Amino acid sequence: MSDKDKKNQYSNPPTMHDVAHVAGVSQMTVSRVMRGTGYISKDVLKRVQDAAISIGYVHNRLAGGMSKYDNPLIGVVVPSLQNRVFTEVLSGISDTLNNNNLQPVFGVTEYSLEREEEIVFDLLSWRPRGLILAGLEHTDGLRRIIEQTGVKTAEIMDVDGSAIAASFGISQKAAGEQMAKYLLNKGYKNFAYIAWLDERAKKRFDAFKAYIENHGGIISQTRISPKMLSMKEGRELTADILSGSDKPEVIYYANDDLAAGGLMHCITENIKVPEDVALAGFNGLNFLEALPVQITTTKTPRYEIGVEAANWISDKNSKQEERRVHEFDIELIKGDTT
Amino acid sequence: MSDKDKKNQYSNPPTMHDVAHVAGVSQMTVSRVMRGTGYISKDVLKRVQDAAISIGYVHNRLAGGMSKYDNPLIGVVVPSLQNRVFTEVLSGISDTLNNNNLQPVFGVTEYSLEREEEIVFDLLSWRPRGLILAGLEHTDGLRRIIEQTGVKTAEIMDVDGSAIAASFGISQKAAGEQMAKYLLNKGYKNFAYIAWLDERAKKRFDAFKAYIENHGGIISQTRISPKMLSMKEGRELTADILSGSDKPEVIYYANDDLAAGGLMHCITENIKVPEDVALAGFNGLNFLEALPVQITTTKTPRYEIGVEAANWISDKNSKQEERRVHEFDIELIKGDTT
DNA sequence: TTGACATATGTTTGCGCAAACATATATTTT
DNA sequence: AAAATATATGTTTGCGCAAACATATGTCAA
Repeated sequence: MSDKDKKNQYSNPPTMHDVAHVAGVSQMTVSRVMRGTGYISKDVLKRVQDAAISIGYVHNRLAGGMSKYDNPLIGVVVPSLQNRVFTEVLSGISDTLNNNNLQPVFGVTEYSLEREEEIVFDLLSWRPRGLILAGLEHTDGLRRIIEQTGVKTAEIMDVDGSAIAASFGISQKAAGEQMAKYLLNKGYKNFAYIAWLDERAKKRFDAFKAYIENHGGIISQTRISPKMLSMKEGRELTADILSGSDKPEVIYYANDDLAAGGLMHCITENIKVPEDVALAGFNGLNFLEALPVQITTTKTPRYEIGVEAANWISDKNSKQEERRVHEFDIELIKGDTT
Repeated sequence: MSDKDKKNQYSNPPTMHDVAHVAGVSQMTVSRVMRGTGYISKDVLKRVQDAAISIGYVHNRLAGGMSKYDNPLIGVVVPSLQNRVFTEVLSGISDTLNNNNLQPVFGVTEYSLEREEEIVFDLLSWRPRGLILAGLEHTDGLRRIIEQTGVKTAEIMDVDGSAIAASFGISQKAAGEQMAKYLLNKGYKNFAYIAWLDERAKKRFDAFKAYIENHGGIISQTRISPKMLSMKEGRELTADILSGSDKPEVIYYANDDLAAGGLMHCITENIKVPEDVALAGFNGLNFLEALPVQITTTKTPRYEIGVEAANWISDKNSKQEERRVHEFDIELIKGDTT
């Protein structure tokens, strides 16, 4: 009897029942083998595995997971896949969930809180065991859904604010103040700021600005865009700022891409850094190491944040109600550009 | 009666039945409202929606999707989230699937074909409507599973080889030859090559090398690493190559990050590009625009590849059996570095 | 005014699995 | 040798939904 004939005796697609029939055991025993739970003898284990392969059976989690709200899915919602910060966190999440036999289901919001609510609602229809969201800002509707369903939720990137349950991130406020303090200590007084403002950059800048202005400095120029900016715009906006008459002593950028763009402008135009203008970024991305000069920046543990959040979600003992705040350390990298 | 009391009358979590009871309709009508199918009067529509919100009902796709192999999940498997090439493709996929009301479920292989097989097997347990894989190289086991389950599969990035069903990508072979031809025409004869070799870079380099050597050029040095390399290593390996006595006229890099690292070395060391050494990359990533000089490279339509693959998967009329090859155009960007 | 068709809703049914429980045999302890 | 425990398997049951089909009522044309 050919393989094809053999297959046709059974349901299409084949079910555990079919596997059980071939292996000469009960459907429940097949279920145990598929999930690796309970007691199974070596002999039966092999027979079931062989039977499954021979008829091309693939485990169907939709069926069993039905109604139980504890299947191995984790909803992960991030603002963007174009921003390396999020893809690094995602890497940490993906690696960790894999180690815990959980499966991420992704959504991308493009930085819209309304979109986030829609996506989460949609993801919840898969009855995920947990949810990982970016930031602490969400719509009221989203908060309500999470409360109503009781789905275990981790918020990442940011700890300045009120979390739904557990939060994993850095204090954006502290990061902004730390950089302000460092730059003031270096003797700089006249600052410019270039950014594209997501929620976290906003918190960082507010703290930065407040500290600067409370300690005798001024922010004489800003270039703030509502839409996402990258290295290219960092270069252009730096050129713009430096072409004016009131030249700042330092430019603080909302991220390293912008700062690197600024550095490229200075290299191209033979502007001395930090003598003519100093530069500071944020994130501490790896590619900075490859640049001709080391940019001053704040290093954030992005991969680790993803790992810890995913571990918390995976841990059956961690409770939604504990509302733990996991604040990660940041490190100010004193580079050559300040 | 408080909201809480009202909720407690019903199942926990609430079901369509509960919603139906509150709205005074049948469970099937609620199902129609949730999925937006069939005929529903304005009045009933509103009553059902209100009822759902009032008792905190969230649609459960696990239940209905059971056994039907046509639920709105798409499995997406990529080698890495650290490589911008894949995150850009992913962006295209994510955006497009969203537009088609499909939900991506992700897996990351870390460039291991065995891991890919495991991940796909795992993803299939969610009975996805389709699968998007990177590359044309897969284990025999994976090919067999795909054939057995008949799951609609798109392969992306690469079209040089034998696809399972539909493939979406560029000809790596053509890209390698095109660059070889261009550089030979510029008069260069002595080449170096720096790479970390994934399947696609390998095909590209084989074609590049064959063309060079068949047309009077030589590849005098190579630096090929089995593990992933970034800008930093691009800089270091370039320094290494240029520190030797047999200096190549051009360095061809497997990607733009490596090439940009090479450029950074040249800028730092005041090496004239392209007079002392010419550089060429691959991908045409956006950040190249921000560099002090434009690097010669091959521009690939990454986002579009993601969009088209996702559209094909979403299209109910597209058939697995057609085995269409969707080859995308590449463009050689003649920069300042050659 | 009849029939054809669009619109709107309800009833029955079974999908494939895993929890809960039952049972049976082997192994160890007392 | 009896009791306790570990190991190994089977039986029954129901999860929540959507397909298939049935049944109304409204609307329009002939």
